[in-house]
Amino acid sequence: MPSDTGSPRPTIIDIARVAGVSKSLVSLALSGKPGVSDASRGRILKVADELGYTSNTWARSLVRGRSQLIGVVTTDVGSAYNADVVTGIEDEVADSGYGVLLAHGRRDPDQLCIGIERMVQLGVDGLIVVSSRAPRAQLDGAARTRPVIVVERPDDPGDLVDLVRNDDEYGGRLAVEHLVDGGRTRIGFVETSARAAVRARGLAYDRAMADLGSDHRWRIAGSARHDATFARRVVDTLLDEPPARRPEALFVATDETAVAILGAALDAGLRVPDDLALVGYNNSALAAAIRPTLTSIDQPRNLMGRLAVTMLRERWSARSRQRIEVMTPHLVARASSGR
Amino acid sequence: MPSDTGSPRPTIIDIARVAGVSKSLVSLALSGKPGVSDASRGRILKVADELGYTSNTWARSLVRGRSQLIGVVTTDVGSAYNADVVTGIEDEVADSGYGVLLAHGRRDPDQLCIGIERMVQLGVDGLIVVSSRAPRAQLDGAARTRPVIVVERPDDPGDLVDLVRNDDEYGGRLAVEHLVDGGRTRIGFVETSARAAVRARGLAYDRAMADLGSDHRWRIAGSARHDATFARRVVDTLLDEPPARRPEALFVATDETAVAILGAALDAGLRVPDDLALVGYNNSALAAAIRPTLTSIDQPRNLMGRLAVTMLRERWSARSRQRIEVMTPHLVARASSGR
DNA sequence: CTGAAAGCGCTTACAG
DNA sequence: CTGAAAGCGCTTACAG
Repeated sequence: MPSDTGSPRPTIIDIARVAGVSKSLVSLALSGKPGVSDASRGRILKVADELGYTSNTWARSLVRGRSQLIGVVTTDVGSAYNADVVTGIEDEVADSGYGVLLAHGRRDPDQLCIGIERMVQLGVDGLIVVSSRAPRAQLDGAARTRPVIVVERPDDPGDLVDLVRNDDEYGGRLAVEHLVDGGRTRIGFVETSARAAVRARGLAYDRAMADLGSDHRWRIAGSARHDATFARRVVDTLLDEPPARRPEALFVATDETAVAILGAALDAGLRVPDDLALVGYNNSALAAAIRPTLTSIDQPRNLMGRLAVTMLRERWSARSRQRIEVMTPHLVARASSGR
Repeated sequence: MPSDTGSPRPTIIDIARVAGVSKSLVSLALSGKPGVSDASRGRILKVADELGYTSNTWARSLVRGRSQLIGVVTTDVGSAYNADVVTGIEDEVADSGYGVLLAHGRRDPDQLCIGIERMVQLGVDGLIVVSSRAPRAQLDGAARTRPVIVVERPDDPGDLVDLVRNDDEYGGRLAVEHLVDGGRTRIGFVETSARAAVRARGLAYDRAMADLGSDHRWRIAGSARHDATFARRVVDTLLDEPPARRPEALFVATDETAVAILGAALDAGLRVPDDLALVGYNNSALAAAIRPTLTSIDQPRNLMGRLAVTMLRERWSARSRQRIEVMTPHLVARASSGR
């Protein structure tokens, strides 16, 4: 049990006693409501300040029935991608009287459930889930008692939660067309997971290739979280192809894996982009840090975070119909796909 | 104002009514206390389950005076470095009945203060600050009413908060000795900020060079968060040196900057490690992802997170004397410092 | 083994 | 403009 250190936290009653008024008057003065004389208000605020008073969140939330808290559950603390979304959320929330609290999903549906559960227990007024991996049942459960916005593309979103996601179909097309514009014809796709977003990027690859009249297809799949082994396998498989079929460019569904493949390609003596051009997805900080720098598809992440907060507000005020917002990504050209 | 959706959340009173017992009995049964017959307990638990009851955190915390929550304020959601510490904290907390809640410091003392303040308001039972940038006054303020552990090396820790940090002096020495072992004699130091940890690494550089009988010194300082400009300046400055004074190796106080310098060096046509060897600090995910791979000093981050929780427990049970734990880092040799 | 009562710190009608 | 009272949902002594 936590030990009580120092003097006990002052309450409204302490302020009332020192200021010589009733406790309801203190409450009114503190929350800036009318019905308090200027003299009383001034004295009360002064005493509160001197005593170092801070309102007891538990009691306030209990009686008001809401917490003024927005819960954010992220796939992964430690991914710069999520950090941008979180920052957008915080930017939009700033100075609104609401606070933002985070839970860590650890790329694991179970942990995501625990995080969502914790936020629900805590009584957050709104929940933003920055992950595609949270199970539908859990999302729906939380959404029954408060608005839930998912910033990502879940496999099965249902119709209770709102969505903010990027247009993977468009982004995938951008990647392929960019490579074609650079004169590449044999283009492959690396599918880094079975998530809906990644599948959509693969579909876009197929369609773009078809639209461009190419019948070349090359694809390889693997679960590739930080996986140097998978990257090596991609490069080995590629090198085993007869030159006429060997891809001269790869569209990789995720920057992390694109970077790993870039490393494996360099290790194998390939020149990037001359022997192998690469385009990733997400425009992570990595993309500009490595050499050659990595061409990637950028999502407006900060904006997506901000929009999630806006959608929360809409739900609080009136909206009850589901809203799904699809944002347009753009391509950031760098050395890995140059000529 | 959040709208009330669906049926209101069931309370203890609802359970009591359905199960046909008093509400105190329900409370006892739910918290697993003795004094409840097996028959009653079974019935109560069954009803609670059917009603989908979850205990109201606000009310429970209010009456018990504690929240069973551990607050974690991090410098930066999005830094893999912090993520490892956070994961260690969660690993250690798992299944203890406590929950972990995060706040985002955004590398900004003001934001860190807001985060700490939010956790205090929320009434967390213990606070772990994964940052060196939180102002002492704020830490002390929080520490007066609950234990506070800082996982990092603040400039002015005071004597109220506990500390878990790595041995920068030892780590710095490891870096320099490794470069000397590789046959380098002209070694420079890149100071990436004025933080205590970075200064200590610089001091270690000076001492190690002195101990090794070298009177060569080269150092350059700059605030270098993601700063490609600073990295270019480092390389330019280095190339301006006459060959006899030009460093053939750099110990860079942070991986992020080391990676940026590696990029700038390659851009300038330098060969790494032949023309310039590099050693970073923190062994971030980047270090193994780039080419050439980056030699770096690794801190036991998961362990540091776990230890922070242990120290929280000590404070809760008995300890009142400050504890400062200094962990030993080790060097991970990679290509950037090879021969 | 069980039930009635008090109280955690706050907000909100309601009377003066 | 101000004060006494009720109640948010829970836990914890205290009687039976």
